[in-house]
Amino acid sequence: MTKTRFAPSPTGFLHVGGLRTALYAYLLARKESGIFALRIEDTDQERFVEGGIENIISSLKWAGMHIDEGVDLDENNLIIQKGNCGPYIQSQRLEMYHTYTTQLLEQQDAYYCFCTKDRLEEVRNCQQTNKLPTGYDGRCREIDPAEAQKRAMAGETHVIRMKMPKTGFTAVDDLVRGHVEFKNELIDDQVLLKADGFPTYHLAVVVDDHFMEFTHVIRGEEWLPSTPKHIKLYEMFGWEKPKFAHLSLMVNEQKQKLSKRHGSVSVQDFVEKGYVPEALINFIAFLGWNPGDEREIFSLQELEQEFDMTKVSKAAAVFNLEKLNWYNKHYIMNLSIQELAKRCEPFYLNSGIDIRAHDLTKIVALEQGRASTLVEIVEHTGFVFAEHLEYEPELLVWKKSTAEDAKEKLSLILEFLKNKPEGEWAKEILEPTVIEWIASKDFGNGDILWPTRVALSGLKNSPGPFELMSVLGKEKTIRRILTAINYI
RNA sequence: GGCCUGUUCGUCUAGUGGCUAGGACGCUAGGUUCUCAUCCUAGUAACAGGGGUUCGAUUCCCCUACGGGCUACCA
Repeated sequence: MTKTRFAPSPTGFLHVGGLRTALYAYLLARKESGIFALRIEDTDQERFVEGGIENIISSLKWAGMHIDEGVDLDENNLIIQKGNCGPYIQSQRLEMYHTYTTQLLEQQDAYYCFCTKDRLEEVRNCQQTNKLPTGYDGRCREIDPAEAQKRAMAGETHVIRMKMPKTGFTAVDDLVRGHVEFKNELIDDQVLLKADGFPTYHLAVVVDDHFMEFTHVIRGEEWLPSTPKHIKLYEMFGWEKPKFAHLSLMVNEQKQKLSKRHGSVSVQDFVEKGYVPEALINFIAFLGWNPGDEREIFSLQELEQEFDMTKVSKAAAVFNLEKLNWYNKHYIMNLSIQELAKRCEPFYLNSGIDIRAHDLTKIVALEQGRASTLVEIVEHTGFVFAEHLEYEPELLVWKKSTAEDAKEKLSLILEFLKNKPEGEWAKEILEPTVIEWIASKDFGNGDILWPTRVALSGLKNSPGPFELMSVLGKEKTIRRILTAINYI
């Protein structure tokens, strides 16, 4: 059975690149009715960020991904672990890593290394100045194993390195990149166990992926060069290796790796800017994958049905905000107004607007189809809540019309609206009635509608006057038109 | 420097040994319209370059150029 995992380090908030890696792993599992798991790789003690694990999980949940196994959050947002292959947090699996480095040591597939960081740096500098390939020079590789063990037991600071063969090739058969070969002699004797007793990524992934029974390892392209080391480890242990898929990176407009220096990168950033998960998921899924036909709109459920790892493209994709905005507007447009109101509510509260006395569904409907983000909806509907609007007098005058004319037209519509019963105060009734009235007076629509709309919104661009009347109600509509007249 | 890797409109991409190289976003123009947005119509624009192989290459091979990744007791 297919079993995939997302295995981030909790060194910060979940990055959109990480979200895509997680998404592809998730989709592959779902497509094949398999299991998707979350493992936390916290072997670097120095880079641990408080709250990182919680953020990763809540971001995945926001996106709609369900974690079948591994690390998750309970209803109180506390970290829990579920499944039979745990623990799923690497810092809780140290014994296991020690057991398997010992095995490697016994097999002579690994060795103690007592070189200091200073010496290592010296070696590297020397290699660089001589334009030689960099890497460990193998000095401790030749120490007698019994002797080395004695020194280690005596407390001498050491790491454990894997013993890479000096000849031959190691091939990676990658689901997206195909067959890639590496010359063994150029592969470093990777440190497996650090001086602090923690494993490096390379040892920990292999041990964990094996014992957690993953069938596929889906990760970023940056891991491709170290994959031969992992493959060699599988061979040394005699374990069956999983299938690999290395995803290309996501880059910015300058074709550089997405980074905090150039705008939003964390999922959290996009949540806060008012992007809906449907849009972010659809957009990100299509950065490097498409169904092979001309469909562009896919829900998570549809992606689960159609996703195909072999169709993932090899080239890096530019993260293009314009297209994301288009997706976001599209998905906002297709939400029910009840759902849209629900999603906008926290943004209203966050901006300090008191929504208690208002029907949010009618208000957000004004901007549905206009705004690209939930934040824009809130920003663009602020005028509805205002007690008093300020007007720019010239804005109230339509095109080549005059101030006198605008004043006159506003007075006329004011009188007309005053006579409309409150029970008929709805767009569906107001619109045909007013349009008919305008025609009977031989005015142009704009003569009346432009100043009226500006009087109701105070804005150059806004939803139409009838929608505004309907949302504001008769009393507020009358009051605003009256105020506007006095501004001219 | 070494190793690995990528390259179709500005962007995301489809595509195949023979097509007017398709779609989407963006942009431009027109229509609808009181504004904005929507919607409709049209337009814009690409096979990185050079060699081969071939009757024929965007497609297969080689080289070059330009990107990107890795080269830690970080992941």
